[in-house]
Amino acid sequence: MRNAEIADAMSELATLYELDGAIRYRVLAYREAARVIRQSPVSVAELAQAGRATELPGIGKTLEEKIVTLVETGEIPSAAKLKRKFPVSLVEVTRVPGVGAKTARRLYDELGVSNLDELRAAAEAEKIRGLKGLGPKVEENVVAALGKLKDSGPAERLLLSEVLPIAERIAADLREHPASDAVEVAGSARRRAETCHDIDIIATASEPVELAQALLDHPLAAAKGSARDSGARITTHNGVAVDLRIVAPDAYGNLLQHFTGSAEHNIELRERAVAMGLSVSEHGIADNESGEVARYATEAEVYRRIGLDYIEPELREANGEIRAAAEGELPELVTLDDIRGDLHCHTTISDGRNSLEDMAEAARGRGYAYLAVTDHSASHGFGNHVTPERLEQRIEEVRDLNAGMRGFRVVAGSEVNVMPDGSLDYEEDLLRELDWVMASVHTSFKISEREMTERIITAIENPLVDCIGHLTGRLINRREPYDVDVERVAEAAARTGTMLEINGNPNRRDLSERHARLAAEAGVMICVNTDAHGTDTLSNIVYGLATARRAWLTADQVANTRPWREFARLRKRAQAGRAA
DNA sequence: GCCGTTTTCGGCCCGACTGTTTTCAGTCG
Repeated sequence: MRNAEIADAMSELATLYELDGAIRYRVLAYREAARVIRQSPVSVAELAQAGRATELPGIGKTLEEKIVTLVETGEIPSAAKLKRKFPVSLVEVTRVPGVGAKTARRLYDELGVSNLDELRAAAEAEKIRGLKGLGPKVEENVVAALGKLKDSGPAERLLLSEVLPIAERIAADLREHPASDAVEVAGSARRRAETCHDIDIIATASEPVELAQALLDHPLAAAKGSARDSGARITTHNGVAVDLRIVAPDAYGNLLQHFTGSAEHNIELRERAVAMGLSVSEHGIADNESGEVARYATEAEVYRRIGLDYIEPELREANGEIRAAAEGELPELVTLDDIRGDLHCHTTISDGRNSLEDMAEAARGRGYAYLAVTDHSASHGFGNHVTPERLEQRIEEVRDLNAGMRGFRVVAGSEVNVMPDGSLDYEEDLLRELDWVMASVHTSFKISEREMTERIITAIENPLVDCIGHLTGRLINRREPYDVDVERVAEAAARTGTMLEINGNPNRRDLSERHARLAAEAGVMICVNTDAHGTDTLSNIVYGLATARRAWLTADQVANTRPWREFARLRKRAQAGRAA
């Protein structure tokens, strides 16, 4: 059973307990457990069956037993019991914005509302106002919320690449404004999460209302509120909400820290502060004994007051960063400046939009020392594949191009298909002529986890495969990852010296941050690439790096932070050559 | 239900907003 399924069951059980009126903290314990299980890079089912799930923070004896029962029988007895007490569809009702468990339970007990349709009917028939403490406004909000839910489904989060450029442009424009002092993007965009639902911008200003007005007047603003000295809110033409919060300079650090989140990181931070007799909020840090409130202009001071090293925004996900910061053990994260080359891109001979020369020139213009061109192999099947003859020719073209260049190298490579049996679709002799071979799965996604894992491990064990591309095939918001045992793959990659890619296409981010961290900890060398199909998308390296940093990776763990000579020696083909 | 540089029992993040209320519960981020 997958972590996501176990997490869903725990999350449902939390709401069932909440509907049943259980104490708040039990509900919170189940919610926190669901989060930890969802984020775990290793199989929690296996962990629980081995009696080791209690090693995860927030999982105790009780929850471990429930996980084991769930995995072995397919259900949790306490959940089944609650489902006999009231309909499980009430869980849906609690998801309607403005309706929580308390309200949902009362609607069921007093009006017999047990699902979303009955909720709508009750609101439209004006029956809800008959309940003590609830009025016509609640009915109005319920109808509006249900309408919205129906129109667009659950609010979809936007890709970072759809949000970050807008956030950075608005922040840059606000920085230019004479009334502004400091301006910073906060929230999930600053943490470089895979998806974001809105944009938070934090600022200090000499004339707050003027700066707020500048946001309202911004060319990207479609809908706007009013300018207050505390900030303003707009919605852009493509539907992204932008919140600007303006604060006095002496509390800028407190506000920026608070609105950068994540919520879970802030909770852990405040729990630690409570143990120190401190109370942390966006307004400052209060000393509970003296009642004094300290405000800080920088985030570093906020963290220092709680006895922590500064924590990079990408790490603020309640994944152990608080403990590491307390012990001075935070990693020094890989940066864009560390990257020396890109090992995965396409040109016009397969499905790219630019020539070999243009791609090389663009990579050089980015300050790289090398670029591997890796067009699709013979059986790609989406048209534009590269025949063995064409690849031979390409190797010559690369050789000629390199002859005329100094300080930069084009690497002759290929992105070779991994066939269902794990074999590759070029002959070995041809692969041997290349300097770099990426192997990726592009077909037959829907095979069993065991078959997919065997298929990829077979490719990993091939001495001519240097790196595996976009390991799980997921497309964020569009396609689930295919079934593959990433722990086993990482173990095989570490054993054979095969690299694993973080694909920086913002739709992919694959390896995910969880998997990248797991792989690096298993000793796998990670390669951060763009999979660019044109000169314009070589800049997607920032999204690959975002994932690398969220995976806690240092420059040392990323292969392409090295100059070419060193990188070349890390390739499996070079290591095999040396061994022989 | 979890957990321990105040604790194996008694705590458990903080504040804003909303709608319904004369003082607050519920919900949300």
